Amino acid sequence: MINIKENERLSTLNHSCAHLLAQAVKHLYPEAKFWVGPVISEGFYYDIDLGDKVISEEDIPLIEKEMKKISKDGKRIVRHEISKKEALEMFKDDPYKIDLINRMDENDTIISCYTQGDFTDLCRGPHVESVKELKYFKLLKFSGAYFKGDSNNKMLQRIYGICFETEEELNNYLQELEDAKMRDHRKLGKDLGIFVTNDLVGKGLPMYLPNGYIIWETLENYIKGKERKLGYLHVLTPPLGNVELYKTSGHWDHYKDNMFPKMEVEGEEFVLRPMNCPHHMMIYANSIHSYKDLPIRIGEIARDCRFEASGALKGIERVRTFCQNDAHIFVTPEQIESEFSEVVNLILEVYKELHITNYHFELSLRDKEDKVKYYPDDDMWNKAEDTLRKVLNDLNIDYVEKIGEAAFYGPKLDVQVKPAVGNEYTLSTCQLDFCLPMKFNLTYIDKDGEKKTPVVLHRAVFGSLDRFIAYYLEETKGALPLWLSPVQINIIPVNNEYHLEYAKLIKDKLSDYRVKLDDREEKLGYKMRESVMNKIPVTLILGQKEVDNQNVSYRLLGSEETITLSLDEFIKFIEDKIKNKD
RNA sequence: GCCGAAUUAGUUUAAUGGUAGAACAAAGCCCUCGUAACGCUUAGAUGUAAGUUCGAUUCUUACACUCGGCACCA
Repeated sequence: MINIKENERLSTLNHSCAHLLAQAVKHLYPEAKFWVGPVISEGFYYDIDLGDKVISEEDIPLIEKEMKKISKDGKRIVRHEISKKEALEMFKDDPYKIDLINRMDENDTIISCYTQGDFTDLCRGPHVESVKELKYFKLLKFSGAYFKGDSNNKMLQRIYGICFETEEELNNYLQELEDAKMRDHRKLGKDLGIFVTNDLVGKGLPMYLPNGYIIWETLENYIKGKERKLGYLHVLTPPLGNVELYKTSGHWDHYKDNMFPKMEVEGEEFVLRPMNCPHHMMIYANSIHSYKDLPIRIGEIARDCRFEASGALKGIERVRTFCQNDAHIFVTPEQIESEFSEVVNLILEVYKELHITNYHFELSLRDKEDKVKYYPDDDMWNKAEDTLRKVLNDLNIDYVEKIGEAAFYGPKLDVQVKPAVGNEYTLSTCQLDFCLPMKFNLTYIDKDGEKKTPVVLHRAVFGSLDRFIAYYLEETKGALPLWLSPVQINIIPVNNEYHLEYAKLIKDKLSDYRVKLDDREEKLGYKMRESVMNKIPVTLILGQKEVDNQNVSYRLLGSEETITLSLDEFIKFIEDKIKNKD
């Protein structure tokens, strides 16, 4: 998918197109007031105050038509530079522009404006020479958007669009959007029988169907196997806990709005847990630890419940109950670096093994000015942030630093991915935490016999299994690799009367795999089609030729070719594919 | 939660202020077959609750859920 922001020419084009949109809106709705109209990776948008008017479906073609008209008219786009004082005078009727001008740096004595025909907008530029160049654009979507992105503010009208240099590029882009819908995990999840939701069960509460659960279980076993080799100890803890537990951890104060409300039973108060840290802290606290025992790695595929805003729910990507591939690693301060490094290496290894390439790292740091959102201890923060940075640099990993995105208790490394439809989200995460062990008075006995407080690494490689399945379905377009596929091998006898017996024999010999024998009285072509539509990776066709030669013929998903092998060769081929997670 | 839009059989969808049409899937018959749909038959639907109306699936309102964004976030 193209990134408009990264292309200078397209970036200028889209920025100018945002002005064109604003001009058209102004023509149609003279009372319109404009906030900002930036370029984004998928084009541009403009935030507009239309008073009581709300943009509706029918308005979009009218605005597009007006844009085309202005473009055809072909006015030049002219830059002027004016003083701040002049700017304040020029936009005196527009409170949004006044707001922008006043927020500009005191040293910015010169402010630039761009005029095209009857429309002038405050803007740094650059822009294209003439509106004539803005020919191949499309308005894509519209919605409400809070002024300055703050939900306490008024809601403005936002219109999104995109502009290209040629019609072909525009059409290609629109086609890509259509294609993306086809690999949306919500569509694939339905088509392939992975998960469902049900109104009576409740929204945001997905249920995994047999096919989905095979994927789930396979991923669970895979990651737990990896963790075991690295010394993780797996536990099982309850999905709810006493409110006091969360008051002690601080989550009650900081996270209450994202939790389901507490329930009172026999004078005790409980909550569904939104995360597993406190439970794992209590497991650590269960026994005395020597510095020699650290790091202690407590892992769990753990169910959490979060009261997500209804508008945030999305398939199995964002839900109200999910299972984290969670672990808490208790270390001495000296072990932070090596252990963090080991977690990053585990993430890299898993991504490599699963052939995931489409992701980037973000290092989330605190905003030093924000003393409320972040635990106040400058020394701790500086040390923690430097350590994470050092590990990433040592491992030669590209990452983006995000100020003000850290957790309350410490900085974190996130792996960000982009779904087929919608905004990017976090898949894997590793967070450094100096606070929680203190709150629970966790200790270990150090060399000198003194009790010391351990540091905790919170980490999740798959993030949540739910979210990971959503991501992997979209990455593979539903054509899951053999090791994960709910049905691995589909056996189709050419003719039941003559070949079914042989097919059954082969099925028995492949009993280590998830094999389906399609013995329905249907034509071969019909069964073949279904095998492809169900995205079964390997289809075996067994007819007279195979019976006579005592071998098998198979076709791979996405291939037109049929290959014949002896059964032993075929099993070896399958084994290799599974081993390579291919 | 906020701003919009949508909700028709298991699924994808058509149409309408006056008996809701189709395709795939299902069931039955037929076909006995070499790599993406043989044919025929049957059964199956207007999210929920009010309102307007002689009559509502269609118009109005509320609720539920879904979708596109915003805000929030694994």
